[in-house]
Amino acid sequence: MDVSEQDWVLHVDLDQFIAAVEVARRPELRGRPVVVGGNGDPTERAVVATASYEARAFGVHSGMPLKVAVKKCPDAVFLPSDGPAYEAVSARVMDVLRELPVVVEVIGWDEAFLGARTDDPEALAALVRDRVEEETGLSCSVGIGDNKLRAKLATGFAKPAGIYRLTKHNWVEVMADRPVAALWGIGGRTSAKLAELGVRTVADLGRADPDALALRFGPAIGPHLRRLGLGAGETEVSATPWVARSRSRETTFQQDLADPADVREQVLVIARRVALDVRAEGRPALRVAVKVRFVPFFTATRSVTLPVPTDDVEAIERGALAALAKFELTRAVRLLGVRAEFGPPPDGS
DNA sequence: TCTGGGGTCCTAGGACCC
DNA sequence: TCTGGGGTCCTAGGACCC
Repeated sequence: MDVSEQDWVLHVDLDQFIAAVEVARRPELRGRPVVVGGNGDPTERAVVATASYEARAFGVHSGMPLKVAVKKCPDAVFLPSDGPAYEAVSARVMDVLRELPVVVEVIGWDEAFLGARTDDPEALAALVRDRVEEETGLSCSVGIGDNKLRAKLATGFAKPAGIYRLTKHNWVEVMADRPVAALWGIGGRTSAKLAELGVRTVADLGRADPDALALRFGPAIGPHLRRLGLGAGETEVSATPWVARSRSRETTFQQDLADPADVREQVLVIARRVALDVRAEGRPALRVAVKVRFVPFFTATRSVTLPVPTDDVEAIERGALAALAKFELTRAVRLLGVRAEFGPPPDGS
């Protein structure tokens, strides 16, 4: 389908995806509070990946430490996060979507944009929802928009298992009085800085002074924020597969590493895994970065440009050690990470 | 209460070169 | 002796998202 013929952007988001996959393969868990994260041991250093709606009723949410979740909901079932299982189910869902008369742009395990030409977007959205349910047993919500931003935000109003349309026609009515943090791409930090400028609502942002925003947020982000406030966004949906910019691995240790020799050893272990990921990617790495989270919770990154682009395991290990050597290891370490960066993707994809 | 893992893009300062 | 402006690369950090 030609991109210029896409009238509508739909955003599909699976409801409580990870918890739903777990319940689907353990039907006895249906209706119970389920919390997925880490190794499924709520005494470990780990956070909630997804909580079922039953667990959310106890105040448990994504990103919450498991130690906190178990206090809020001691009767919840705690399960380990099983990435490969979620990836397999996600791939099935995306295949179902690709059978429909739409362009599918995957943007995460549990969500995708669909570009479509139709006179009846609600009927298409219902078809999407019904097909996903029939083929996978999973519930999803569908946002309808005249661009990606509005479709994405619409899904939030559709959940769970609903359909909602947000376009330029109801943007002001629906969004104007909401706080700027309701927008996709504005978090707590930006919303606090905007408040200093007297910008609190979506309507405020839409009429904010572009020069003042550029001065405060920079030449690209400043003007972009104002466009967010007006509900403007990309309209092109592309099925071109994503080309990764980087590959990384990181580990939070259950016991802090106090000995620098242990730190170097663990960086090598992680670097080796990243190097294998780089080889699997089939493109050479240009830079290697090492991330260190010191006790109690201070994080810093050091990086090096490799002498030549490479996918050689030993060269990537050497790069990681060179980046690590830029740190002064005077405090105990709770997390180590290694990231390999590729060059820009070949020709605009 | 104690804070995961895997990503993306932008900003800004300094180095260096012409 | 003091001086410009522009461009690119490198590096670290900030912010956000799922």
